[in-house]
Amino acid sequence: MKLATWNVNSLGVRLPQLLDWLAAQQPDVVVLQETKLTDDKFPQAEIEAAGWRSQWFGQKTYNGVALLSRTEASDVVRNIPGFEDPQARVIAATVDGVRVVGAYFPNGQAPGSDKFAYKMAWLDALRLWLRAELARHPRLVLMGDYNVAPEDRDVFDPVALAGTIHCTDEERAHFQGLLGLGLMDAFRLFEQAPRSWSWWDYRNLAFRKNQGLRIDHILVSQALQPAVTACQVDKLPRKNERPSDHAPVWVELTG
DNA sequence: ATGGCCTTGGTACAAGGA
Repeated sequence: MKLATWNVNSLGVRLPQLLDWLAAQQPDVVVLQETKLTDDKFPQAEIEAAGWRSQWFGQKTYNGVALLSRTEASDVVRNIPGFEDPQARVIAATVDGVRVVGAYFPNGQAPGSDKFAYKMAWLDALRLWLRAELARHPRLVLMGDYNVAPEDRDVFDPVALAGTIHCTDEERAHFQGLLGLGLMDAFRLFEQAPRSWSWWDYRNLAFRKNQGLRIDHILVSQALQPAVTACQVDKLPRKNERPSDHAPVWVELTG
C-alpha cells in the first residue's frame, strides 16, 4: 500500500501534473493541500476518470485539502472536531483499514504574530484530537504539509534560519509532541541523502541550488511501523514547468 | 550577471505563502 502527500499550491493550476503523477506512481491514497478551490469547483470527475475516488474540503483562495483513494474512503472527518476553524485544513478517512489524516498545518508567518498564535492553538487542538483518534484507530498515518522543519538537518541553512518560522523551538516542540503520541517520522526510518528537502522557495534559484526545507512529513503509528518498507521525497514534479513549490512525499506499507 | 517567485482576486497590486 502506497500513501502520499503533496501540497499542490492550487489544484486548479496543478491538476494536469497531479494526473500525470498519479498515473506514474499509482498510489493507493493521496492527500493534497492548498487546493485553493471551493467545493463546487473540485475536479472530481477528472480524478474519478483517472481511477481515484475523492473526498474534499475547500474554501476560496486559501487552504483546502483533499483525500484521493483507489478504494472507497469511510468515516470522513473534515477539520479538527471541537476546534472551531474557518480555514479548511484537515481531512481524515479510513481506507483499507488505515486511518489516514491529511493536514495542511498553518504557516504561522512569524514568531509573535497573530498567525503564529493561531498555529500554536491549532497544533494543540490537533494533538488532543489525534490522541483520541489513535485510541480508536491504532493503524494511523498523519501526513501533509506540517510547515515545521523538525531538526537542523531539515534546513538548508540552519544558522541563518535559526528561530525563524518553521524552525522555532515552539514549532519543533509541537512536532516532538506528535512523536510523543507514539508516531514515527517514516522518512527517518531509512537512510536518506543529506540535504533532502520537500520544499524549495520559488525565489533565489532555490531548487537549482538545492536550498530547501523538509516540512512535508508522514508520521506512522506504532502499530503500522513494522509494515513500513520505504519513504521518499519525489523531486521529479518540482522539475516540471510551473511546478508546485512542494514535492510529493510517499510511504510504502506491506499488506 | 553571483540574483531572478507564484497564486488569487480582479484588472492594480496587495496579501499570503514559507
